[in-house]
Amino acid sequence: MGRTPRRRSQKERSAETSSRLMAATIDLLHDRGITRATTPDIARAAGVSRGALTHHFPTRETIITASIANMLHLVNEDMRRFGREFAESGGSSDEIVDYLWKVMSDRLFYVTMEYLPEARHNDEFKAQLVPVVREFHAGLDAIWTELAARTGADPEHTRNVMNATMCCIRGMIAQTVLRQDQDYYDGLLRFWKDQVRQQFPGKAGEAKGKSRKRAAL
Amino acid sequence: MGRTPRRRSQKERSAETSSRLMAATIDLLHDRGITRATTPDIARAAGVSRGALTHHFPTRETIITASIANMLHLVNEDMRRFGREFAESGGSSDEIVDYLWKVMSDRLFYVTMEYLPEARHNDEFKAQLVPVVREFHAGLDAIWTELAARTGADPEHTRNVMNATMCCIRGMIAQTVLRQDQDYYDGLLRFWKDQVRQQFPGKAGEAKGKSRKRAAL
DNA sequence: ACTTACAAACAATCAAGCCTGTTTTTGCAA
DNA sequence: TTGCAAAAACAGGCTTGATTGTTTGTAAGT
Repeated sequence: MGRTPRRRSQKERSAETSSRLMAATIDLLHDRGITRATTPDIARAAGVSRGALTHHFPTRETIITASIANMLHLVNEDMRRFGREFAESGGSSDEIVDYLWKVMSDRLFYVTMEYLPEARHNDEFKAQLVPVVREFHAGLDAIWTELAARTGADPEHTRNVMNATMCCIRGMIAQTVLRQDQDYYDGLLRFWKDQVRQQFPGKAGEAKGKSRKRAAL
Repeated sequence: MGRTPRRRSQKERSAETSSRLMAATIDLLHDRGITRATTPDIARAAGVSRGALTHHFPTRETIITASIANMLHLVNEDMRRFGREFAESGGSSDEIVDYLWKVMSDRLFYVTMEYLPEARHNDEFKAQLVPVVREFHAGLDAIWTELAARTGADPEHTRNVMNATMCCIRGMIAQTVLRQDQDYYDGLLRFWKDQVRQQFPGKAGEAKGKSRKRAAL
């Protein structure tokens, strides 16, 4: 009621509308797809005028690449947080796989699938994203390197396991589009965790809850 | 010169132009992406008028789904051929993985990545494709089931290996969009084949050329 | 005063679907 | 076999609608 938000600085106003626009862009990318995410739609979803959008992002491509980069930065932050906690708590390989599945299937890779085709055919678009994607992979690498160091596993072998894991997760999520079958994905992820676990001896390799148990449910 | 192709039957004419249009559609989907594959472009690439296109395919969505279904049918045929040859020759798991990588990375999954976003947001579009995709997976299943029967491996375990393999390949190809690094993919595929080989004892599991050798090249 | 943030109307482009002709093939009857 | 009408294959123009980038105008902050 008595709310009178007088005098926000321009920097604040700008940052907030930009954030809202980028969030709305990701929402639309995920919910309606990149081809249906028009600039009027984005502005409407963000609750601002299209004029405001064009002020902050001169072209459609600009707001899309900025939104994706922003999303990846946020994911990177969360991943580094997980990396620290994982290193401190000395978690198992299962936890890594579960975490990555959660991160990737919670919009990240669905949004990625929306823009990958554009990246494949638009070099400038792609060039905007390659650096942040690299940053993402650096964060990944840190987590698995920690696991390798702790378990004494071969670093190169660990990297292969990491990359195969990421590829499996990508492929699974891609498959969800045309095949909806939760049991299938649960089972496959469980299988994969079993495989990964065998690569890391000792504590990091032994699962606490034993993922097989879930099969009995 | 003296070529006078008089009186092709209507069925022939229709079949040929349809084929050319569908082939051109897949070409454009792969080369320029689904958003850039406009009906004028498709007609031009096929060497027919736009009127001919609309005659055979009333809407853009129609020609795209038909083209994809057609592509999948062709792939299915080749896969069944491979399956027969594989069963007769008693090949190794390496051969399966190599074959699947070849099939998927030779346009199939790149084209798939083009239309997956549309399938995710357009139920009718998706409904047109689910049956042929199922057919594709049935062909896959036949190959691996044969391998399992021959090696005496557990069928369910084999199915997990198959699905993980397909997911891994999908994920790798998706990654190629933003990361071009042939050595990386060669190495990862080699790693994967090593892993799969260990799941199948005996002849089917032992590679002839030993994929490690390629690492020395 | 001057710059930045925002609003909204405007113009140009372009693709999809439709519709109207034209040519080729086919089925049928004289 | 030939003549002819109907149907299918093909060609191309037209209309509508939507979207993008631009531009002009206004309010808020520096």
